[in-house]
Amino acid sequence: MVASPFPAYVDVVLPRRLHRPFTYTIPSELKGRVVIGRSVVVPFGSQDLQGLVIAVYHRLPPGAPEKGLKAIRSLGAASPDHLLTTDQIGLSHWVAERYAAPWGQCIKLVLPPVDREGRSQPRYVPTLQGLASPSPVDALGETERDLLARVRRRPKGIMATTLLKGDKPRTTLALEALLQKGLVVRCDEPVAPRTLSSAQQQGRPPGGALPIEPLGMLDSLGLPPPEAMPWPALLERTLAKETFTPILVHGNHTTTRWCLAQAAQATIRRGRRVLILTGDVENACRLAGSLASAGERPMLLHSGLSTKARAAVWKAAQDGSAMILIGTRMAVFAPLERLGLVWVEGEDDASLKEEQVPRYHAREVAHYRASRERAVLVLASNHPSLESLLAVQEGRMTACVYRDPGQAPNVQVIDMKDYARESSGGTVLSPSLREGIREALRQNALSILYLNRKGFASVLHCGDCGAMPQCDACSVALTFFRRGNHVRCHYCGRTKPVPEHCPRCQSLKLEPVGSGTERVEEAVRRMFPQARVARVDGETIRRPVDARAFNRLLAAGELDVVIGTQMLFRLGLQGRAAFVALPDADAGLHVPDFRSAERMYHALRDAADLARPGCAGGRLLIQTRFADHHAIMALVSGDEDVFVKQEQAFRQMLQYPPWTCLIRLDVSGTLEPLVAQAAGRWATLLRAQVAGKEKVNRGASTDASLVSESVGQRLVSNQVVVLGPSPAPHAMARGRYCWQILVKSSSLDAGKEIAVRTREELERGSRRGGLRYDIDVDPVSMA
DNA sequence: AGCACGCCGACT
DNA sequence: GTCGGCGTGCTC
Repeated sequence: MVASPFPAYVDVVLPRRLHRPFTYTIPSELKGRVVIGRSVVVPFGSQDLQGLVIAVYHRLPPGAPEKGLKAIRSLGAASPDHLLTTDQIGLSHWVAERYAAPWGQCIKLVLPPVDREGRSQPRYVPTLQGLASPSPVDALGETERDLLARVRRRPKGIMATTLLKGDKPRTTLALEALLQKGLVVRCDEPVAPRTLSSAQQQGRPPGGALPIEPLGMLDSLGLPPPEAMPWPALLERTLAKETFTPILVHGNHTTTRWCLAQAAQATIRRGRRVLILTGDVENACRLAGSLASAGERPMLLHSGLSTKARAAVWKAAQDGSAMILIGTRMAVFAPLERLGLVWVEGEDDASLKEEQVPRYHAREVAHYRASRERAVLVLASNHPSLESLLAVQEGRMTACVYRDPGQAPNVQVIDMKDYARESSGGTVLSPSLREGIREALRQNALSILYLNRKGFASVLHCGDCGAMPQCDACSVALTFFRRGNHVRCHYCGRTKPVPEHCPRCQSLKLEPVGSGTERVEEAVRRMFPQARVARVDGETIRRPVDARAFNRLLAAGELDVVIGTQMLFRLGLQGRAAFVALPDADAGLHVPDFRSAERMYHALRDAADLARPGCAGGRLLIQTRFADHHAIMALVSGDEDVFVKQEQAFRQMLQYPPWTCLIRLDVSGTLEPLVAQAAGRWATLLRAQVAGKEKVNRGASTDASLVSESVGQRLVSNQVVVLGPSPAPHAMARGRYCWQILVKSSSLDAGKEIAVRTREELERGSRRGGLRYDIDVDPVSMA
């Protein structure tokens, strides 16, 4: 027998939650056209799916069934002419391995953005009229009533195929009648994605491409910041080496932006391309603007763009017409070739971590990509993560510290233990804080009050029994919005009118607890009726348009006091305020997350950056009940090491990252006892595996103390510690109960391997109650 | 993941 | 009896 010149079998990875590829035969009409990287349509169960060829064989590959192999149906329709490169396949595989995610889900990351394969079957949803409980006057037929009842039970709608099962002619007729009577309406839109961000995205302009606006003269790109003088020389030396070089650039926004422009231009001069990643869209746009005003033509890629716009950018990256690509975490997978520089701006930003299933961290992916492509990797931040600082200490990365102590404002700490909380529970504005605003007003200068809270969480509680109204679905406290007189669930986004009485004792004394921007705004307005006050948070700045409107107002000098949240840092207000205050610097310090202190320090630094330099009269005032906290001490002394040393000591002592690898295991489902039980079972399995491993180690090692469980619990090589299970901090999300387990291990692979193996075992078991087992490698938020 | 098959309760 | 819900197994 003469061997065919063409392979006969392929392994295909499918976009499903499956952990292994499937084998198909190549039909004769496709022989020679099916190669690695080709997207193909294959029959899978009862449907046809588009998958990716990751291996080709002349003979039946081992492990594949000998009988019943199906043939490839056709070449992939999305891009029949284009192949994924082996680099892209390798990248997706690396993500799958690194983050214990199904490979099929990771393929999507490197595929050009395509419209979700026409999933939008028409659905039928009840109208308001249809929802009104007593049926309208005109009598409905039996079938009609029936259909309506079914549709009403499903607010998200029922698909036609489901709805019209059975007696098709009769139900179709009834459905027509309901449509005519306006009780049911056909909906062709795809079901809204159930993510938190979907609410924000709706507000974005259609086609969302933001015009890149050069920033003009107010941007000091031309003038090198004196502290960054060594940068150009170091850059040239590094780029000349043409090898992977990781560098940490530690400096404020202005400085890193200048360094970035230098680096981007130098890279392009060498004929190589630049990939820039950042945590949020606003910052991406701002960086694009600043590069545009430096004469470059950067392209933007982020989730705010339409699929079409994203595909266009993807194509531009592919065909080489884009030299600079700036984007949010998804951009790290863009098919830029001849990459010379990968720049991660704000490398400590938590939003670089994807919280959906391929739970990758764009900084880590960037590191992998840069190393594969012999590019320079720059991690830039005004307050680098402990992970990066440790990498520097261990010599895995070069640090460029470009900080100018002269930029810091004068810092004043107010110890709030000296002030009683107001009876209403509102935040105290200390006399010094009031005086700060007053003084700024006198100078006709800007004041900023930063509230270290997401949303500006203001929560209702009962004055009599202390109970809090919670979200029925998510069992988290509802956030109170005075302006709209409504409450909203932080997790699922559902909004309700303010409840009138306490859910537990029916008391009418529901009142806000803690402080929020709106309360502070109220207090400031009351105290300074003549001041022009603006509020900046996720509610007031929903779209880029709002940000621009705000900036115009500010530029025109129309604002005296700005009160806001995290959003403040996205608006480019750095160095603008004469007076910056944190009325409640401690908020967020007590969230159950080992990184809360680090986040507090970052927030303090960012807040300090909003103020003008001390020499220009800039002031920062911190109200706190923890005046001796290392984050605050570090800021006051201007010595970052005060914070870093102590925080490192804590992490080391408690064996947290970056001294140990952390993996969070989530168990969720609709039946609480089953979830708890499953979590317990997982923990037991894990512990059994760990014990087995230790036994092996003990046998192999002559040093018995290697596995001693002494109080200090130092993790020695290959040791794994299992914590939990416990109900997740949010207990319930989206109608599902959640429990979690933490796995700490000295080496990532040790913990991950055990987690993956045990999960496989559990997934073979019952799925009753919708049980799901999730692995989050390097979780970035524990709440 | 998504789909089909198969087993149970509720309505006609 | 059937309809339709959910639990379970399987997909080359």
